[in-house]
Amino acid sequence: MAYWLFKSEPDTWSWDQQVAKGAAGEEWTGVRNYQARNNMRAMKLGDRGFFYHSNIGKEIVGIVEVSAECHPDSSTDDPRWECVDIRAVQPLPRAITLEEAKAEPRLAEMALVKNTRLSVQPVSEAEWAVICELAGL
DNA sequence: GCCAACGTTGGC
DNA sequence: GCCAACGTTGGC
Repeated sequence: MAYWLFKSEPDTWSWDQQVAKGAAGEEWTGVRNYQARNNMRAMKLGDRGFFYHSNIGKEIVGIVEVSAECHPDSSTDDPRWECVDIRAVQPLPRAITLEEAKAEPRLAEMALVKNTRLSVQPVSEAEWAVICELAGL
């Protein structure tokens, strides 16, 4: 299983809205960046991801899982853009802020820290474990 | 609200 | 195919 990180501005789509969708999950629409799209293409059903609030909060707030593999993005007619569906699994007992991630040497190579603008990122197994540990899971 | 980083577009 | 101009993202 692979691990990922999904960024969203809570003004646009928040963790609470994601949770409200329940087990049905929701399309992760609106990605217009090839790197991010390619990451979604690589996702498999059941892969896990962190849900990150950008701009407001700037923290990892929960865990999601891929509930449908990559398919055309229904928010556009442009065939270049595809997306997966994700559903909320559980909130983190303690949110991990960007500040904390930056201060943690074991996360120095994380895309969240090094490539701030990428909206859908891969997370290594080691990074996943460190964040779970910090979050109290 | 500013601006740095970075991706995309389009002229040549 | 290069690169300048431009637009967008996201931290601060």
